[in-house]
Formats: sequence, structure tokens, C-alpha cells
Amino acid sequence: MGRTPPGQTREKIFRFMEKRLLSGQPPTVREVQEAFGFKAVQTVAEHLKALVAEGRLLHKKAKARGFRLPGRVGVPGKPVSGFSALGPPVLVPVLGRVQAGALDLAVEDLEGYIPIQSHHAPDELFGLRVRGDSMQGAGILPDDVVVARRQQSAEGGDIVVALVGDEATVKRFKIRRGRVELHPENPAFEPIVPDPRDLSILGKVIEVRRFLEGLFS
Amino acid sequence: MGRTPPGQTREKIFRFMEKRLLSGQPPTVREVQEAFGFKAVQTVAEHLKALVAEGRLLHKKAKARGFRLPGRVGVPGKPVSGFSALGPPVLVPVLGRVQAGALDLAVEDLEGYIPIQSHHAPDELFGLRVRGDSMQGAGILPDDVVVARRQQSAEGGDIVVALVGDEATVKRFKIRRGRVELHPENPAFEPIVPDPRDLSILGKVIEVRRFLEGLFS
DNA sequence: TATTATACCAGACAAATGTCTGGTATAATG
DNA sequence: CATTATACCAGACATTTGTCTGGTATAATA
Repeated sequence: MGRTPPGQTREKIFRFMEKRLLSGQPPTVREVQEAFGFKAVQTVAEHLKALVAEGRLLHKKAKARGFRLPGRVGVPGKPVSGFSALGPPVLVPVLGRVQAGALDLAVEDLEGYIPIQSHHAPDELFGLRVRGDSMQGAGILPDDVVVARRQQSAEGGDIVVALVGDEATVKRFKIRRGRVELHPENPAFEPIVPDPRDLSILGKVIEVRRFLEGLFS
Repeated sequence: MGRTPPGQTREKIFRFMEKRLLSGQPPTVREVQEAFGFKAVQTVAEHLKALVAEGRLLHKKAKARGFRLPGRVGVPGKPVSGFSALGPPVLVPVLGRVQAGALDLAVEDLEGYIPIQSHHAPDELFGLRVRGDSMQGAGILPDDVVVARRQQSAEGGDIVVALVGDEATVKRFKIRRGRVELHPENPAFEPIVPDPRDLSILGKVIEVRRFLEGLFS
């Protein structure tokens, strides 16, 4: 019996799928069936197939809970930085502070994890809580979290996490007259021109996050 | 054959599970089996059972991919703003632009989704691409993405997404002499004192994100 | 009115997946 | 050395789950 008007049920099913997928809990075909009270699995299967054909859903065939939202909906030619054709979100550790020595040693200062979508391997990434306002001019404020990709070198203009002596800082990386300079973006601070032996680049900043809301409220 | 020293394999299995669970992709028992080259499913089943008994994993019995991490990983007693005792990451839609009218109508401008951890329901949240530099002083730059929670009202000092007439803007919300004022944080801009009939608050900004890396590199 | 598409149902098969029974070999322990 | 725990294997069963075949009834359309 062609019960509901064309497209209406389909729309509801899409919303259901979207809700479940957004919250990271892809349903099985039969879960959808039950949620809508259908008496046949096939009914759902057809709707889902149609949604895939319309490009509103992606589907890994023969895989349990194999539906996904397409990375980017419409609007081609809009190269959005950060999250268009990326993989699933992964949790990246956030360090409260970086001690002298390798990054791996700073695990005691793990503050928690933040989810991030990136084409980099999860273990290439780390987060760092920012201290001080030396990068204010670049829109990086105290208590912001920067996400960095581990790398030993950098290019001029990159914002990097660098270890100068025992201190880890976030600065803009520049090369002047053959020397590495770490530039703050705040007139109240002076550029650092470290002895190359005291300097190591820990990573390049690829993302900045600021949390304006506490755990409450 | 009791091959590897006691606990060693178990540890590796836990790390494997942790990695998969953190990235939101709980494996099946047989996926673990293959990953470690075990010739019997039971081997994995026993290890997982042991990990559950130790409290290092949670398990929904007889459910496909039914393993979870207990609580949040991370350091207790360290109230990190934004991501300590939160649920699993959910994907929140990012709008490129907000049209006049309800937020729901702006779906055509969906740029993509970003993962966020929050205690709010996923459908209470939305992301918005920032245009212009009127909030520079608050460390919100052009092309940043703000994450907001839908709400119709705000408190003084909140940074809000507001609709003034047909235009959506991000500003600091203040109340002066009984009137609502929307303050930019940039000396080059003037505060907006909108007619209450032209103003609607769409949400309160709870997070700011900046992507410093394109899709390449 | 005839045709076609849509929405739905019934029943079944096969693969994926969690779980069970009954083992063996090595290591730790008394 | 005897006992016990650990690590592992073989094979099987039952659910869960995606998919398929073959239908019916209503709505849209020519």
C-alpha cells in the first residue's frame, strides 16, 4: 500500500539516519525498521538505497552499520580548510605542558583528548595548552589549545611548537640571515634567536581551538 | 602454547582496542583476531573478557562491536575546560552562511561537519564560518569557525551568533540602559544597537576553531 | 483508462559476528 | 615434581544483519 506521500517517509528516514550518524551510532537496517514500525526490512532497504542514489548517504555494501554521511554536501569549488574529504574523527592527546626532552616524556601532563579530523595519522598529532599571550596578534590566546603535527623542521611563516632549552613555546618560525628566529606576535615581546643547539622543533601548528564554556553552564 | 609472557599480549590487545575505540571504530572480535594473527577467535575472546574483568573495558554482551572505554581517559581531578568528562565525539554541521529566517533553512550552505565533544545534544549545536574581522580583538579571525549552542537569549558578556535583519553576525552581547548592544572587538567597528524587532539571538558561541593547514601539505 | 512509479510486505538465504565446548602447551608456584 | 594459571587452538552453534526474490496496493502520469 503506497501509504505516505512520496518522499515524506524518505525524508524522515534520512533525518533519523543523520541523527544517528552525527552522534556516531550508525544503525542497522533492522533498527531503522523497528524505529519506524515497518513490517518488512526491504522497505527500509529500498529507502536507504534511494538515499544513496541521491547522494545523501554513503554506503559500504555488505558491511554492518555501513552507512555514512557524505563528507561534504554540495557546493563544489569551495575548498574548505580542515574538514572536507577527511577520515573519521580521532582523539588526539592534549598536553598541559611540554617538558624538556622528547614529547613522549610529557605524557604525565596529559590533560585529556580532543576529537580532530585530519588526513594525518593520529600519532603524528598532539595538542598543547597555550601559556601566555605572546601570540595574541595571530589570534592565539592564553589557554587556547593548539593542535600540531610532529615534525623536526619547518618553513618560514609556519607557526611552530618549539623547544628552546627547557622551555616549550608557540611562535612563528622565520629564517633571517641564515639564522632561525622565533617571532612572537605581540609588540610586548621580542623575537627569540636561539642557539641552534638549544633549539628543536617539535611540530607545526595546524589548528587552534578556544573553549569559551566551562564544564558547567 | 603459552607463548608470550603473561600480560604482554593482553597489553597490546588493550592498546589496539583503545586506539580503535578512541577513533570511534570499535572492532569486531574477529578483526582483533586477524590484526594479531591468532588462529582462534577464542583467544581474543578470553583476553577481552579479562580486560572487562579488570575494568579496563566495558562490554555490551552479544552486541556487535560492543566494547567501549570506561569513563574518559585522561587525568581525574583536573577539570579541563571543554573535554574532560564529556561523551563521545559527535559531528556538528558547519554552515557557511546564515540566511534570514530560521537556522534550519540554511542547510543549503552546509560546508561539512566538524567533530566536537560536548555535554550538549548534537542537534543543539552548529558551526558557522566567520566573515570579516570585527571580532579580531577576541581572537576570532576571518574564516575561523565558531561552534554555537542554539539559544534565544544570552547574558551580558557572552559572544553570540545574532541575526540582525537579514544579516548574521558574531558579536559580544551586552545590555546597556535596557537596550541590547552587539559589540565588535575591533576599534574599526562600531557597536550595533539593533531594533529589538530586527534582532534574534541564534546561539551562544562555546568554541572557536582556526584551521591553519589546507587540504594539501 | 492504461501505464508506470512509489510505498510497502512476506519470507528466505548467506555472511558477519558473538559465544560456547573441549582441548594442548608453556610458565609460574608451592 | 605436582598443581595451577596462562596463552593459545579447533570446531561448532546461534544471532545479528545485509541482501535477494517475488509479490500487493496506492498514487502519479500519459
